[in-house]
Amino acid sequence: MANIQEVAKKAGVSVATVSRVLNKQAIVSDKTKEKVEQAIKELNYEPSLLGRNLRTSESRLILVLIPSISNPFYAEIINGIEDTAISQNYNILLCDTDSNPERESIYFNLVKNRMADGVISMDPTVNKERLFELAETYPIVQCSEYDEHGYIPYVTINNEEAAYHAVKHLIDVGHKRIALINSDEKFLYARERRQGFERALAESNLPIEDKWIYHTEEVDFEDGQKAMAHLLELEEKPTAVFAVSDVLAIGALKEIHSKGLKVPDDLAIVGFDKISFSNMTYPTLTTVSQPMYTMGCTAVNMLIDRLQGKEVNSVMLEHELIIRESTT
Amino acid sequence: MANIQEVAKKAGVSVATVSRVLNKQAIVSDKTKEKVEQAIKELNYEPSLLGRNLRTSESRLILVLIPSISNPFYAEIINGIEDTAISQNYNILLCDTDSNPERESIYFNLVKNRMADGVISMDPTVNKERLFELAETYPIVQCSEYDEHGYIPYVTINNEEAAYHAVKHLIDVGHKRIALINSDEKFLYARERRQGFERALAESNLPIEDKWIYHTEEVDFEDGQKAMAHLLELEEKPTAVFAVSDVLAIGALKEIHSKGLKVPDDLAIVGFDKISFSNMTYPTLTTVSQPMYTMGCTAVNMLIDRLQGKEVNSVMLEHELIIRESTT
DNA sequence: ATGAAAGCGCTAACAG
DNA sequence: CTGTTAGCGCTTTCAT
Repeated sequence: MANIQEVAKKAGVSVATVSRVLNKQAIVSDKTKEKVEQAIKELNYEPSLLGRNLRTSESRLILVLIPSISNPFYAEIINGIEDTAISQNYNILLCDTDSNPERESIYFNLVKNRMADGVISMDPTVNKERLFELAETYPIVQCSEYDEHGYIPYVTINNEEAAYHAVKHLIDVGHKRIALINSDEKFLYARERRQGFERALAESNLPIEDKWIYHTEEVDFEDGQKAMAHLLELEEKPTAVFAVSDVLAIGALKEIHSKGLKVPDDLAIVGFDKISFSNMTYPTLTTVSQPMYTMGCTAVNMLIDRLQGKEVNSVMLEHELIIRESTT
Repeated sequence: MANIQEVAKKAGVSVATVSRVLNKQAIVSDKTKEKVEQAIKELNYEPSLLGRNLRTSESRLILVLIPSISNPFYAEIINGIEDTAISQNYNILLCDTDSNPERESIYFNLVKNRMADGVISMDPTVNKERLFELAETYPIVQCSEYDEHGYIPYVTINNEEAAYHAVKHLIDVGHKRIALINSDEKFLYARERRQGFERALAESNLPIEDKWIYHTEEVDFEDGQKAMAHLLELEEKPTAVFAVSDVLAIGALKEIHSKGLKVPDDLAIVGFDKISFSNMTYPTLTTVSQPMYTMGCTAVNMLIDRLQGKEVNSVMLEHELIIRESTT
């Protein structure tokens, strides 16, 4: 556990010189550089980032906020975040809030306490007020979920359009009675996807029936099951379902099967997110793919730009409808 | 962004006193405490952990190593880790190595550079040599996967026994031709589960046939599909399959379906891990449940004990066979 | 090209 | 009970 002083002493130079070869920017003569490197090797020296970070007053840590690590939707985004962060010498502090304000508060404090330089929030359940407050002082980027009226830059997709495409596809293959399994409309993405759903219906002169719109409490498999169970009890049943997340769609699929019905013959279904499991269901799930990896990369790049004081603009990425067995 | 000095000045006390009220251990008179708290509030002061950590030479960060964040098996363990870490004022640096030695190397350096106080490794693909080397200097705990000959403490389950139970169950419901979809036997858990598999077979005087043992390259859905495709091409087909992970089992299930076969009538299948998906497949998957949350908690507690210089002993937790539709 | 010295923000002896 | 002071390990002027 040698420190920079011991290295300097052993190499017969000053600590400043050691620091210089460590950071390879300032000019050091080849001879001294060699001496220093020799000393570093002999002492097995590893510079302490604690010291460096205090001095430069940065932590080089990015706080990444997600509502639940169990939700596979976030996995691929995080891959993108991690790759990009590492390439820029940052690391990530992955925090799942479990939609728990207390936890969120702990994580926000990490930023205030300078243990993180900025935050990427992917948590739709985040306390908006507190996030905005934090954003006044610290760089924040929102990823996937965002706030339409806020000034926090974000990277997302066009949810309205994506939902429109999904529902349009159901209409195109002949469905007229289409249900929506939505999550709580306190989430912007839920409101936007509903709008897309309604636009597609309206465009084809199909009625928008309240009874075919179900709002779940959470976004777990069980919520999808419950939603579908409800829809299947209706007098006039839908022939197709658009669920705003694959997890919900998969729960719905499960429920359909356990009622002895067949997909897509009795009921077609389309999900959202293209999580890897959506290709393992029987039948495979038609879904909307988001460029998750790219979203993660973009979010990090935006945040680092902000960290460097640059202006950044919000970004909207392309989505893609993946047609699989559950609708055809 | 006030610092401790400004607070001290405003409160008319020394920085030491401010530090004392911050850490609420030393005795400070109520009057001065109030003054300090007032100053803190007025200045909106938040203590910098960078300064504190440098001084106490700890980062209060725990490095958590997983091979892939997309593998749902780790999600619940991480929940346990996070809850326990937070309750002890630690935070976690979640790092997925992607089984990439270069990344691993970056993460190991985080420890050497004092950005993390210790590591919990759940990565079976980790470079053992380098892990052992690191363990000579820094506290490390292994979770789930471990090394039988190493001196690194671990928390895990009895894999041999768990596999034995799973296979015994298949035998009990009448199967005689049982295949094993195993991952690479460079992993200890894979070797142990194979032993359990063989013990169950031997005990019932069933032959252990090489042709019914398949080793996958990775542990993704696709590997399970490939494995099953292979087994279904055999002249003499098995009537049951034990897969050493739910992800593999779900891939196998998919393949069975797409060949037009039925589970469990044509082929029974049991997985391992009890990931949440395993209850959403059709039919639902019989599997072995590990106490994942508890494993995470235990790992953190062990690590913190080590961080405090205490001796810790490895722990083996209980597993449970969850019988569902895929075998009955 | 290199060194001396200041200081990032905090904690912890030590003194009083 | 409180203040003074010395660092933790590093980077970065400012001289030389």
